[in-house]
Amino acid sequence: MSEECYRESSNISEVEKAKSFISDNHLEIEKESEKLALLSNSVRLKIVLLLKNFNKLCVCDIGEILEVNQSAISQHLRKLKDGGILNKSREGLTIYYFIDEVNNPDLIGLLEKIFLFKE
Amino acid sequence: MSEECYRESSNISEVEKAKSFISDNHLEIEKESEKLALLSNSVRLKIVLLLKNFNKLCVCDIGEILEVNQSAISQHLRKLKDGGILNKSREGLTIYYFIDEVNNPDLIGLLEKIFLFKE
DNA sequence: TTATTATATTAGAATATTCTAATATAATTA
DNA sequence: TAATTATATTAGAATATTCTAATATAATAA
Repeated sequence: MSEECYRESSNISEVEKAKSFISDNHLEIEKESEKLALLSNSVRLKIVLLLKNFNKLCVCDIGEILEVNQSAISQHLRKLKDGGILNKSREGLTIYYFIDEVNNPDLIGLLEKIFLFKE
Repeated sequence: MSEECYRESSNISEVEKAKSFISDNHLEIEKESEKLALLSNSVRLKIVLLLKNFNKLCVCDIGEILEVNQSAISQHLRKLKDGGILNKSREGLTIYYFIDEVNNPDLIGLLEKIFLFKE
């Protein structure tokens, strides 16, 4: 599996340091890549940005805003909730989703770092 | 395709504002979701983090550090380069990849916002 | 209870991603 | 020139993602 560089210019101690860096941080990197994967789908990213701007929205409104059907929206919301990004609350028949800011203290700042919107 | 909420609680003017927000920013959101997708693969995320910490690395060293074979590494590097995140330079047989900071002025800051590493 | 409305779940088709294995290219050295 | 080394490309298998269509659940109202 692993490769080796035979050329003399390969800086062995740097490579060793890099290996340590990766093994020390492997778990955190895996975890963050999963969060990024949640945001890398444009429908899900739009949902999160909507909830950042509009606080909370119901499934039906989100579907209407994004012109995505109910089942697809529901499945995306489930992924975001399972991934710890969103939470939900019920009011009668209506389910509102919102950003779980307690679980994601840096998410809003991150989104503001990524996007410089016309608002 | 689009859904409609018939319940009276649906805040119509808010939904209209949200639609405007999405249509105004649709292109930027799509573009950013593609960049996030590049970072959402853990091998690619590790490559970018390595290059953030070690400035530039050759294909072979990256493969050895991450224990991923040469073809797979090469394909990931290509995606990162095609996506504008990395650039490369040749020195003899060796190709060095590095973060294209000119094209990505906020990337380093973004990564520092995402990760709080043991370094 | 039955009907209605909002949301969730499921199966499976369509599509996209990632890896492996083989081969190609390109620079260097003998 | 031929051999070597580093990297790139390609095809296709394995896997993952996303959507659609159908159905299920759950709260409410008639």
